[in-house]
Parts: sequence; structure tokens; C-alpha cells
Amino acid sequence: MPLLMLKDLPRYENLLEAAREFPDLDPSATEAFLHLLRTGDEAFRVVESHLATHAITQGGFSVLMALWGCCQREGEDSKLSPATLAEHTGVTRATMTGLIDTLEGDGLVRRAPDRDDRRMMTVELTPRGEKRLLQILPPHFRRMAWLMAPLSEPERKTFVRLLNKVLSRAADEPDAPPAPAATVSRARR
Amino acid sequence: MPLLMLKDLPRYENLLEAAREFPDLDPSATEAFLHLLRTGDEAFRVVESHLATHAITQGGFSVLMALWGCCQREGEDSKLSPATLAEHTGVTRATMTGLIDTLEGDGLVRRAPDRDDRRMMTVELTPRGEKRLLQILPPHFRRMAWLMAPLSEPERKTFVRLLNKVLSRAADEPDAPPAPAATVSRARR
DNA sequence: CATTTATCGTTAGCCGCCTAACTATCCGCC
DNA sequence: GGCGGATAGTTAGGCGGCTAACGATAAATG
Repeated sequence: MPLLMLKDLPRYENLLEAAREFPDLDPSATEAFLHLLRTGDEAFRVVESHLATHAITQGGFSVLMALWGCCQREGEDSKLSPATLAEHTGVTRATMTGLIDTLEGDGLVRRAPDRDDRRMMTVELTPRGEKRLLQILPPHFRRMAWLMAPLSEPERKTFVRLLNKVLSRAADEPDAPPAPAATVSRARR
Repeated sequence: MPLLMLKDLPRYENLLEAAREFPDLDPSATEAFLHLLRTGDEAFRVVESHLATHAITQGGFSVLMALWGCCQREGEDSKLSPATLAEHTGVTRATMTGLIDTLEGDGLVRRAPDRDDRRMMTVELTPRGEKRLLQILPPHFRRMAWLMAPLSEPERKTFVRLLNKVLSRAADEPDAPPAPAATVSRARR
């Protein structure tokens, strides 16, 4: 994640202090939020650095996984359209064009026109792409296991539970969620 | 985070199934990892979308915060060098040049040569920059509070605790962490 | 059947981030 | 005191995101 976060998170006292100046600042919420962003970013980097050793970007990896997963599930039909891939990996179709360009240039993926709908293309994993993916996956799985090793099994459960609470909240309404507005706060919900 | 993650996380049964094929796949670890990335990404987008309404990027915001925080703490000296800013926000110096260019173009920040060391520059918040920041912060704080609202106070504590466990693990060694390698695992290190 | 509307993939252009190289300056060491 | 190595900031070039617009095709609608 190409992100960008304050490297050293603020200490809790500082948040308490800042909360005196900004009544809207909820110290424990801010602390949780910043730690979430920071840790998520770091976890992202962990896998990214691994993928980089296989000359694959996160985006490319997502595409390969989607194609491979589809080929696993659907039996024969291991093709997907760029639009489906884009939606599946949470990226715009324009971006997907670029990703497929790169992957096709590396010979990991193949484009072919759809025979029924001439607007569409189909994207398919090449043997080389599948081979590459099978090289990447085991160490990738090990990285994830390694990173989560400090969490016990019950801790992982609660971790996922708490993450899901936040995630569904975020999915609730992507825009204009707070709506408190000091003087006009009558609309109590 | 310009990231990129599978939009719909795999269900646990699928992970269990996949684990039969890949012995390295730890289902609960993978689940926790994917949820972490997904939620972190979503949280990132929440603040990013807010900052966008103020025509500020995450990077720019980090810079403004660093300058403002420094001006709060240090008393008078509200200047920082690009290198310090880069290190503080976890970005390369080259990137920082671009960020400062943009901010300076918007009049939120000012560059001046350091009077002692002629290699260095100093970056300083303009009054306009501070004003802009003070416009951004309260709703920003409200967003964070809103996002974390579903977590109770004790839940937030455990959340931060678990995040910290993962974070310090990730910080442990950024490269080559798994090192299992079945047959050649002698180099114990 | 003709025309509008929607969808698909691509292109063009912007921006943030990276690495690698460069210039200018400072510092340490003979 | 001059010279090599470190350091500051910038530049150049690449890449992966994004939005907005486009031509081509399909589907809906009159």
C-alpha cells in the first residue's frame, strides 16, 4: 500500500492532550484507527516484498489468483472478462487493462476475443502463469502464517471478529458518515 | 491505499479445503491476514475520501500533520527539513520533493533555504496551511470516531493489543521471515 | 426496423510513489 | 588546506492507481 502513515504512532498521553483541544477527537478510537492503518500497511508490505521477488505486483497477483480460483471452481472454464476481473479485484476497468497488458507481456496470461459478444475479451491463465503462481503460493502462505504466528487461535477469532465490525461499519456508508455538527445537532438520528 | 485486494474474502470452508492442497496454508492465519488487509484498506479509503473533499492527499496530509505537530511541540520552530519529513512520514526524499511541490503550489507550505547549511531547505506551514488543517481535523477526528464506534472501550484495547502483536512481528525482519524450506533447512540462523 | 441507451475495452492524461542518478554542499582526514 | 566520502535536495523515468472520454457493439425501446 503505497500508503503513507506516520511512522511512529502518537502515544496515548498525546492523544489525551490533543483531545482537550479538539472535542471531536476520541482518543481510544483514534488510537485503534491509527494502529489499524499502520499494521495493515506493514502487513501489505510484507506480502508485497515477497511478490516483488517473483516480479509480480499486488495487482498482478490478484488477477492471477482470480483466474486460478475461477479455473479451480468452474471446472473447465478458466476464462474471465476484464470487467469481471476488475470488479473482483476492486479496481477500475482502465486499471485492469494495464494490469493485463503487463501480465500478457510477461506471458502469464492470454487475451482472446469472446466468440459470442464481440465487445468482450476473455483472459486466461497460461501454463507459464499457473506455474509461476504455484511457485509463489507456498512461500506466500508461509509468510501469512509467520506474520500471524504471535496470535493464538482464540486471539485470531476475536481479531477477525473485531476487524469485521469495523469493516462492515466502513461499508455502511462510504460518504458523509459523521454528520454531528455542533449547533445543528438536533437531528438525533 | 491504492491497494488492491480481493473484494469478497474467501469463506473459511474454502480455506480449509485449500489447506488440504497446500500444507503451508494456515487457514486461521490466512483468514486473519486477509481481513486485516481488507479492513485496513477500507479504513484508509474512508479517510482518503474525506481528505479528497478538501483537495488534500494522504501524503500531503501527513506532511501538514508533521509540520503542525512539530510547531505544537517545539514551541517556536515550526520548520522541518524535507529529509526529516520524509523519514517521519515513511516516504523517500524524492517523493517528499513532489509532495512539497504540490503543497507549496497550493500555498499551504513554504520553502526557505536553511541559513546554516546551504544544502538544506526548511519547510514551514503557511497561515493558510494551518487554517486548512484546522478545517480538516475536526471532521477527520469524527470519521475515526465514527468508524470505531462499533468497538467498545475494552474491545478497542484488545484490538490495539492484537494489532501491536502483528505489527512488531512484521517489524521483526522485513525479509525472508519464513525460512522453513523442507530439505535445505539446515542454515538455522 | 431505427434509434436511443447501456456496456465493453481501450486510450489519454493526471498524480503519488518508487529507484537511480545528478549537483551542491559539508565534513573528516591526511 | 585540499580532497574523498557522506549527505541534502532535485531530476528523470517507470509503474500502478484514478477519472474522463472515446469507438464498437449489444440490448432496450419506440
